[in-house]
Amino acid sequence: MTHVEDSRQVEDEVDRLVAAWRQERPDLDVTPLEVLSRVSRLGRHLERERRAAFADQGVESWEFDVLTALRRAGEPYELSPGTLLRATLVTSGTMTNRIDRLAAAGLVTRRPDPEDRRGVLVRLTPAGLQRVDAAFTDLLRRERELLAGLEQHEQQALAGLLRTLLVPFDAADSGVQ
Amino acid sequence: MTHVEDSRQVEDEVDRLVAAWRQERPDLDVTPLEVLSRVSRLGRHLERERRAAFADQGVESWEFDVLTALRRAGEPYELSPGTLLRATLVTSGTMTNRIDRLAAAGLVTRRPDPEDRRGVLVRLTPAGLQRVDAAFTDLLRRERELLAGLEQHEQQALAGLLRTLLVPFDAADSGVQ
DNA sequence: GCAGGATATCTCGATGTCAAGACAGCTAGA
DNA sequence: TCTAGCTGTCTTGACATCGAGATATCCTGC
Repeated sequence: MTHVEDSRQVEDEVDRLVAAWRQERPDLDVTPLEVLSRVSRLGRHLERERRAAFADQGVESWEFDVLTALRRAGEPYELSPGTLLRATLVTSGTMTNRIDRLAAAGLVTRRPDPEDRRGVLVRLTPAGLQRVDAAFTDLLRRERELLAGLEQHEQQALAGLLRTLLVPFDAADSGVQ
Repeated sequence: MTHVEDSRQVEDEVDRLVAAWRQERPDLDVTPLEVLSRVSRLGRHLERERRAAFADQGVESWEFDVLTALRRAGEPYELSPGTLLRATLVTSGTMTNRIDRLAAAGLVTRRPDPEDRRGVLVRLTPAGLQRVDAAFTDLLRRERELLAGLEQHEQQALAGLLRTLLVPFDAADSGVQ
């Protein structure tokens, strides 16, 4: 079974960081760090983990981001670069570069949008589809392990709280890159 | 089905993403994404926010990371590169580069460690101290706004849940870069 | 129909980061 | 003492990303 010891008795790096700030700057209220430093640090750990795991499989983490966005769009697995960059939170220059390399690798194709002559449509190839399905299954397996320390209801609570923080960003995201 | 509650909970990008996966791959359990995709995306949003806010002030987000680590170490504001890279989750090459530029800007100094001739000690200069204190105060103000949507007790709950996920990473972090 | 602003994508230069390896100094065991 | 392995820092080369700007196209209001 999962050992249900009180997690408050185990310190993480952020507890030490916050304690150090309270020592050094007792005049400041550093409680925001309790949440946001943890989010940032966990994000970096996850990114590092993903990078290493994908590397074992010969997949780059940036290419996975693009391929999954296309994959979950459903048949015919086709999206515009603009949609892709909003889905992956990168700039337009980055997305152009990514699509170039994915196309060179034969994982996507690029064609002009018949309905908007400024536009382009990026489509997953069969090879791209195959690669992303394999990698995604593997990612889910690894991520499930990372969450093993939380009960089901805790995961739901966590997801809900994070959603509250995320909504303002995603709402404002009509803005362009 | 899944979520019973919420008469009018607002959707975020991850809700849409998860719904799309359930449509496309009903055979997979994608619930891990509810937590981990939100962490990743929020991490990226925070990083972007920080970068923009610091830029207004003439501070780079990477230099802030290093300076705060030194600042909260307390007098004499001195740490080794190894300690700094573990605090900031970057590689040793990156840290060498960062220290070079901070030293060139007069914000830190570098001197040989008298107790270990392989080692180096990096110390905040008065200019560095001044800069980090101003930027940190400002960061806290902005972060408090980001958390305004959560009650105090919700923030505490969120911090606790995140700590549980973070502890394994921070514990394993005896490993080197 | 037209002007002006918005949108979609791409180009290009600068730069921060990573990964792997070099090298000196430390340390423990024979 | 010597050696073999470990640690701490730096070097180097490749590369993904950003940011600003260029270009072409769309769209809205007059």
